[in-house]
Amino acid sequence: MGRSPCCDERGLKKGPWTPEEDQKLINYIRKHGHGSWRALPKEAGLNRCGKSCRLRWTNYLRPDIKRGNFTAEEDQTIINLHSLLGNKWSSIAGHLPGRTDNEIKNYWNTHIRKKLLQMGIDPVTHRPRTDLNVLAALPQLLAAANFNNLLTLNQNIHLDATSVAKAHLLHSMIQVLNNNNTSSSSFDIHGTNNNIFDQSSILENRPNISENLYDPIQNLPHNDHQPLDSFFSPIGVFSHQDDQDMIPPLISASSDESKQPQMMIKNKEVLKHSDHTSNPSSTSTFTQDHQPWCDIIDDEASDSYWKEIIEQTCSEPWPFLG
DNA sequence: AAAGTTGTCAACCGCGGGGTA
DNA sequence: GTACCCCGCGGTTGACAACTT
Repeated sequence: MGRSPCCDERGLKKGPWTPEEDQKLINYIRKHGHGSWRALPKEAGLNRCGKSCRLRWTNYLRPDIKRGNFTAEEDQTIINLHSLLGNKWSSIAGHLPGRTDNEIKNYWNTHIRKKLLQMGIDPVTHRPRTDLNVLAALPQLLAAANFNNLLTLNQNIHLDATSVAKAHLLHSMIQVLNNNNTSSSSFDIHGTNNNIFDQSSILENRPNISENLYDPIQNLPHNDHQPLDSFFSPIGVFSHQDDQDMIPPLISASSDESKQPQMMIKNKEVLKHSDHTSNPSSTSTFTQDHQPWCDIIDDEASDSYWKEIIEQTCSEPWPFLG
């Protein structure tokens, strides 16, 4: 496999672009398109390598680039996609119109990564951190788990399935952590049994859950009568009887989105094309087409914690589907 | 006010995939 | 099948800004 020699050539300018260079590049691409990036700088009268030109165009000069802060929705999309795709920034960028891979990568490293760490979530694996540092930082973890921004359910916000699943999982994690403050029977902070969402582990801890003084997720009063094993079912976990203050169900009770907060399950096509507006039906719910979580996972998804969970839940029969 | 520290982000670097002769 | 070329990706760097001491 040969290497491009273009960047080895001497005398080519590096570093920040000047407005004049930008203008030359814009003018040339407007007239001729970029064509061969390698040939472009010479033809456009730029003393740069093609690589540099391509980067400048795709990351900065392209007319369809969206400027400004990331919205909460974009944040969530990035986190969701990263949990499925890992550091596939270009793939993630493909689902965020107007955002570049470089921008998303920078944003992840400077903002989201820190947020997740503060929440006690490993930004690489998307697993809860179970090391001693996290336990030491438990107060911050609990505070961070106050998902007011994420789970203000009475507002007109469409939460996607992954967000809610994560919220529940974090909720569970904190419960386990709390329990282990009083009983260290089943939680191994040294990592030999570091899957703290292991059902048996949760169930072992269950008798103490109702004694927890702190429920980290506001608006989510813990229903101690709810079977915890249902926590791991994409159906059962959200099937509270009193749903007024609960996380919205995965199954919409009505197809009319405007009537209530509703879990919007993004299917593969939606993730691929983001065609929300022109084709509302492409955003499906379980009731509409029984789209299992497994199908949400794109082929390009890496093996992530969430993927494991989703696959596990999909491997089991869903009672409501019959 | 100055020095030091931390945060941000544009740009670079090197690698690997894919196309082609 | 191999070598070469181009392109795009992900990781990293470094300049500048903002903040803290």
